[in-house]
Amino acid sequence: MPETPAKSRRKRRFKDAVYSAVARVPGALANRHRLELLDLVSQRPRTVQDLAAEAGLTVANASQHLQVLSRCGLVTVERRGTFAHYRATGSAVYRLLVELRAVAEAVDASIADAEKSYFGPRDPGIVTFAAAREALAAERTALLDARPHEEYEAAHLPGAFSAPLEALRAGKIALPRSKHYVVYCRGPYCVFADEAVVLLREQGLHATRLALGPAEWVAAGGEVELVS
Amino acid sequence: MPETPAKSRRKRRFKDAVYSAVARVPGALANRHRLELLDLVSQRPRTVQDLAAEAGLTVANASQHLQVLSRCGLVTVERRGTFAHYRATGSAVYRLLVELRAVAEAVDASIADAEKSYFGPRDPGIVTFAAAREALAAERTALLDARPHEEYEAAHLPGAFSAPLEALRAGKIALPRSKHYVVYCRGPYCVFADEAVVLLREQGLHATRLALGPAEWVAAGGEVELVS
DNA sequence: GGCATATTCAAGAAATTTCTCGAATACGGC
DNA sequence: GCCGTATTCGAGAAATTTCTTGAATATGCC
Repeated sequence: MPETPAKSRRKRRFKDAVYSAVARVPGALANRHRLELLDLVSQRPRTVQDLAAEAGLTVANASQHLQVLSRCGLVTVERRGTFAHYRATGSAVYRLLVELRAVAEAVDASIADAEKSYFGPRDPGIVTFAAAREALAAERTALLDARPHEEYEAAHLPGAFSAPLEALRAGKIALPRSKHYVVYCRGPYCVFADEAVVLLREQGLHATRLALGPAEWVAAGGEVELVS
Repeated sequence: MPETPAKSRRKRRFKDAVYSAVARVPGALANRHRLELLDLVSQRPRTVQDLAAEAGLTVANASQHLQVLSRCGLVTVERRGTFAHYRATGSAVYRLLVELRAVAEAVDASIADAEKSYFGPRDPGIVTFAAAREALAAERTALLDARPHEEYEAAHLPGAFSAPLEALRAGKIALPRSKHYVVYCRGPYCVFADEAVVLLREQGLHATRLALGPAEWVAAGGEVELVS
């Protein structure tokens, strides 16, 4: 390949342009607060002050971080009155986050350690959608969503029933004893399903945790259901 | 959920720890030079000075960038004598890069524009491995690797024959006219396969470009073949 | 219109990242 | 042992990112 200087310069300009543009996306992800905000908006659309309170940021600071995410298309904003509702963009972003977390955990054992010491020893439960499908194929098995009802309404796995941990705790939901239950929540880093399973088992019901949530489902190419 | 202040502090510490740790990975990717180095080492193991020259960096600077990538487990280094051979780590990283590029292109049309204006209008060819498998299932169809032979030796798609563009240009490779050819190179952003296809067609052969490379293959869960 | 509220903007200080340059280290060949 | 080379290290300047603060904008409600 007798590469002329002119051709080589052109190639460098092209590479600089493309790599600079691509690098903006990890640039937006390269901050713990923005990663947390991204996780929060992936649960359901949220306002700036809501997100700021949840993530322990000032409103102005949260707004700035959300704008960074927005500029890279990682979140979208919908304005209603004086409120700005930020939400996650879609499956491509979920896939990116799933891969990102996989790489991070593979590299840095301290992440898994922190999770273990925070959550305590916990039953991994069902960890693939294939296994979940198999479990649900059995007669008399139902899928329960242990997240707060608003999150269920925003998006849930196909065929799931809403059974918020709060409502289960308050005894507001009566489940048939004759069935088996597969319970999921936000994802591998959420404890709602764990606690719901404990609760159901205390009541003598047969329950298993599914350690995946809607984000993983969408990342895997699945469609979520809206409302009920 | 009556969240006590103590529990809430604990939760915040946990989240800070995990998100900080996860953010180190996009932090390592958030730089155009490191993205380029990552692409370069994913072609084949390379030394620091080789990478520095290719990416237009000083040796010291390239070394620093490679160390950043190395600390995050995105590349590994093998020392032979005074040389340090850096190479890509594995499939998880390839998947991350594929998703990263997908998100970046979805967000920023200027990336696709830059590619279009640099490469000129080009035949997309075959863009999925499923389609490639189908094409190759036909009788008398062979898979060709248009990359330099060292890259073929480092890793190639299963069943591929080495047919470096250079060698084809020099007329050093004689291909049976009776066959059909599917030609791939480094991936969607590489022109070797394009040019090889043009060359083969000029010779009256039937050739199609496969716009994916070993990195995409590994990302999709495939195994590459080593040596020949 | 006037007021309360949600969000964004703008400027500056502090922290982090990046690049350069010269020196240090380490290995192989003589 | 000495020299040449590949790589890494370290310090400092320059650029970028981050956070805070106070003000500005915009909307809804009275």
